[in-house]
Amino acid sequence: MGRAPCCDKANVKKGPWSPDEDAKLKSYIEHHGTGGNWIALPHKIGLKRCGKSCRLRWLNYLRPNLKRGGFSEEEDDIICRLFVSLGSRWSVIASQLPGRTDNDVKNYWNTRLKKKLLGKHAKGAEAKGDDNGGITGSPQQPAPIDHVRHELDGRFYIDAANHGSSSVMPSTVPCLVSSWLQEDSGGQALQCLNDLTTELDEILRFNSLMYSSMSDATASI
DNA sequence: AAGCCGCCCAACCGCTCTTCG
DNA sequence: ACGAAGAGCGGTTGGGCGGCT
Repeated sequence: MGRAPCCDKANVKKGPWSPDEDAKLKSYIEHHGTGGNWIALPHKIGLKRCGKSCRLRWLNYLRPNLKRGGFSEEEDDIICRLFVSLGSRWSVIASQLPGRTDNDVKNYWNTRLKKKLLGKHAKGAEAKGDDNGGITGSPQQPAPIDHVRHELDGRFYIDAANHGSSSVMPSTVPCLVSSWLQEDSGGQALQCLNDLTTELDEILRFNSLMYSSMSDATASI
């Protein structure tokens, strides 16, 4: 049984916020604060919105001192560097950019920065005669690695379930791989693992190239 | 002029983490 | 120690808009 929903979905309005709703929310929070309880907030104001929706609207749009408009080169650089070291920890990355929200940063990364960097990497790879360009496979040839990963995921999942755990500790992975290899009669598992190793190498190589691309870009500013 | 397509971004969804009784 | 409720977060979706054919 899943947890109870945070609000009565049947009686909650969804979709874009009206100027009237914005005004009510903004005015209330400016005068009374959030009260530390977003769930109760919409009822106090008389808004037919989910508390989570109010929180998001305030944080991403109504909050004072928010920066609108394009990101600067300096912000690009900060996002890239933090993404390389932290991964998709958007809230942490956004905290280093005054006036920007995690949603802003996430959207900006997904829609522009990622393409910008991948384009730079693809160009670099092309210049070096690397026709692969991406992380794995090619458009014409779907990566066979998918079914391999599925196989591995399935086995890890089953093992986790058997041990009553929701995840597999890294230390158990070698044991699982070892037992799988023992069951492997046709050499398929071995081939799959070789493929996975190759893919991991490619990912590491890609990360390294991406970081050097960003360093070049930073140096040229 | 109209239809199509891709991009952008606001908002939602579902999950994990934290707090509190 | 445990479970419920709220807060926070990251991934994903869908509608609006502009450019292209």
